[in-house]
Amino acid sequence: MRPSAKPSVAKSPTTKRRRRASAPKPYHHGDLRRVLIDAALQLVGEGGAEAVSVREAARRAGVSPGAPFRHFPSRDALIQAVAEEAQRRFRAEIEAALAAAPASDPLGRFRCLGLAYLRWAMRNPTHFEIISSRRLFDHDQAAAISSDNAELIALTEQTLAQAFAAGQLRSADLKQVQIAGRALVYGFARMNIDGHFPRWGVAGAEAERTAEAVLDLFIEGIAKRS
Amino acid sequence: MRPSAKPSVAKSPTTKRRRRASAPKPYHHGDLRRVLIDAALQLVGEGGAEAVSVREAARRAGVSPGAPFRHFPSRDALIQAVAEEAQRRFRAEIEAALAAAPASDPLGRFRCLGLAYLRWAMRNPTHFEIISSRRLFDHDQAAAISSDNAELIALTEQTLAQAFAAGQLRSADLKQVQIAGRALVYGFARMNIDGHFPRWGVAGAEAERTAEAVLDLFIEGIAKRS
DNA sequence: TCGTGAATGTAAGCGCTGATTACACGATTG
DNA sequence: CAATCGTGTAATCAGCGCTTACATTCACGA
Repeated sequence: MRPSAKPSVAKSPTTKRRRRASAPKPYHHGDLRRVLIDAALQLVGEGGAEAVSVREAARRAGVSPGAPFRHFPSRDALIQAVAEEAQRRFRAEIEAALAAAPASDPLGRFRCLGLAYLRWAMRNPTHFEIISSRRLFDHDQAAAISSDNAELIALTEQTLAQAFAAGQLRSADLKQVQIAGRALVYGFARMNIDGHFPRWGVAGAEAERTAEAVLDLFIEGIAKRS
Repeated sequence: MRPSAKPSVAKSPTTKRRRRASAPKPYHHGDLRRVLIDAALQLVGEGGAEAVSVREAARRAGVSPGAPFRHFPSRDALIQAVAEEAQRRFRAEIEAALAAAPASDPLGRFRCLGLAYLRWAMRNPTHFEIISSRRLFDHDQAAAISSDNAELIALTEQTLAQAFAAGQLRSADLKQVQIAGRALVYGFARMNIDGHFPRWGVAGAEAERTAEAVLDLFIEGIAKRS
């Protein structure tokens, strides 16, 4: 079969030079994997994880529908790769914010951590969603995501422990405080994603101000009173 | 077309009586809409909203793939009907719990409200998910869900206002407290759904105990200190 | 320099899905 | 009894994930 020899434009001699000089489509893409992840990241940003289809990613990469399966065994694997990329960025942002916070005030560092979390989640809602809800792919197979996440939790616990050591906390049950704090920021971020704040535009300034106020309310609640 | 006249089994006279006496499948289902919603509710319970397909619901109802579209114009409409049913049950549970709480202790009522919320969400995770994340269908068209939700929020605000009037609250910014409280319970419920508590089985006793502890931590944080 | 095999693309097709359309059947009603 | 409306079926469409067979190109060793 294959009656129309469309792709092999240059069937003449000097094939290689011709291809380099004029052909718009080299047979091999170069870095299709990377391009597919970028396309899928864009799709996630546009319509959430459910809007990601292998075919659409292939389409945007200018490649046939079956090509992605050379790089990802399944759609889930593509989603997972996207999630790993998003998680990498999320963690980098959190750590950058924490690095800029003074070590002298552990509770203030905790606040910085929460703020960075909230801000990233609200500015990248679909990316946050993809690294959050585990129904979208198999988190057990995504070791990078799990370890990144565990590291962030450990960071939180350390910060809380330092705050307690400095006498800044009311409760001694750090585990409880940590879970409550996570639930608060996670809940706020997801309420934003899930459309529970219809008045605010996504990542609007008002939403971020409210996020900050809610975080402060919580921190005052766990802090030792002056 | 239609060369094979398979379906018209009883082309003989006395068709009606024959059907009533022996036919296992009356042509008309009776209450297909209700059966479809139940089937879809079951599908949601088994694999989440994404696991719901119109065909599968039709299959379980013992009906052809196109039949559901007589009752629901689209898959989203079916999902929406399921969500309305779930929301109805959710609200009923919350209100029952609140009705059983004494009016003399508004902050205690607030706690009951939060507990009922958390318990229902953790015992019906997929149903909670379907009424929570607005990406699954168009909430603007589901007036029943929006109004139910608004009523629950109003109930929360009333309870908080009563608690403040009784001098039980530290902060006067009730709006902030209400949003923070919602974020906390919502976040906890969603973390459970989204698999952030891998050790606990869904709706395990430990999870519910932790939920209660976290709620109490929050309430202590907003309460006036003794 | 030239084969040759591995890597990576295409083409075709399977079964599934949501959705639409034309038609068949049954019950209600005048 | 006949008309009609509500509700089922059958057939069909396009899009999806995924697989298989084949085409093309690259990289490496004789």
